[in-house]
Amino acid sequence: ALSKVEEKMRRRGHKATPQRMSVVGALCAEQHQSLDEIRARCPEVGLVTVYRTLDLLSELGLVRRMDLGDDRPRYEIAERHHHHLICESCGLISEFEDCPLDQRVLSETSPGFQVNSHSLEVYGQCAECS
Amino acid sequence: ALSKVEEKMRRRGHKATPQRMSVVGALCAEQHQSLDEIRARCPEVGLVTVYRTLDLLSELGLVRRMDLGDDRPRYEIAERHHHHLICESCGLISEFEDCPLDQRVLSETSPGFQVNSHSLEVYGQCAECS
DNA sequence: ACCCGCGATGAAAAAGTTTTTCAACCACGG
DNA sequence: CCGTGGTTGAAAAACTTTTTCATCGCGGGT
Repeated sequence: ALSKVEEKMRRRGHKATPQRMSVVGALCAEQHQSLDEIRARCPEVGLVTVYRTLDLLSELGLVRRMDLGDDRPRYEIAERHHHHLICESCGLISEFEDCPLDQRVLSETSPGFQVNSHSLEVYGQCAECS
Repeated sequence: ALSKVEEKMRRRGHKATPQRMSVVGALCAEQHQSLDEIRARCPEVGLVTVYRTLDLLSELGLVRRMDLGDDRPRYEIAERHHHHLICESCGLISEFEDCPLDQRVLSETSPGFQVNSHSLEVYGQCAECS
């Protein structure tokens, strides 16, 4: 996914600097990371640059920012469409890709609204905690 | 809903102070408000108390905090189960109550995970903007 | 109806997060 | 290889949220 991101940046006139590529690398290592987790994976990149890179990637539609119930925002590469299971006891976040939503049904639910995307988070207890 | 909230607070040993009731009143005026919007509706209540009241109401399960794509968190009374349509052009937020998710299907999608609740946000263009 | 205790409040300060500023840098096209 | 405009990082500013602490007042007990 790394070179794919690089290509998309260049195409839009942004430079593929080592710092930006480091941040992308950090994001590829794991999904839904907090800012601190991302920073820990690329300590050589300055705080400001991490923020700016995340902003840039968001604009390009390559990164999603989320609020998963806990305090801080989390970021992840927007590759496959998927959703999150959040354990309210231990905070474990897992994913599932079988989207239970039909785009057609969704469009019918909201007349006059043109649906682009959606986000779904499921809260409860993970196998360990329940 | 106001007296309902009051009752629930008392039952758990919290005081139903005028300030808290003002915040609840502000929340009842409109859904998914930002902190500033809430504060504008109860200017007599101190900033700190607004924060603490929102925390308390969240603990009691009476208020939901959300990230609807824009920067700042939004709060709303958790009464009816509903979801949001967010216009990516003008920022308009509307609601719909026909939940397109079947609890049974949802549980089957996530084996081993005990589902308590879920949140669904739909992004796109509102009728005005599209 | 009056006290009293303890939770609640508010101002200020601290802590934490994100953005802006600006001089120096360097990726990349020519 | 040079020049330039986008990029970087440190510091500072702006903003958000939490903590502290002295004071206040709600509400149960008498």
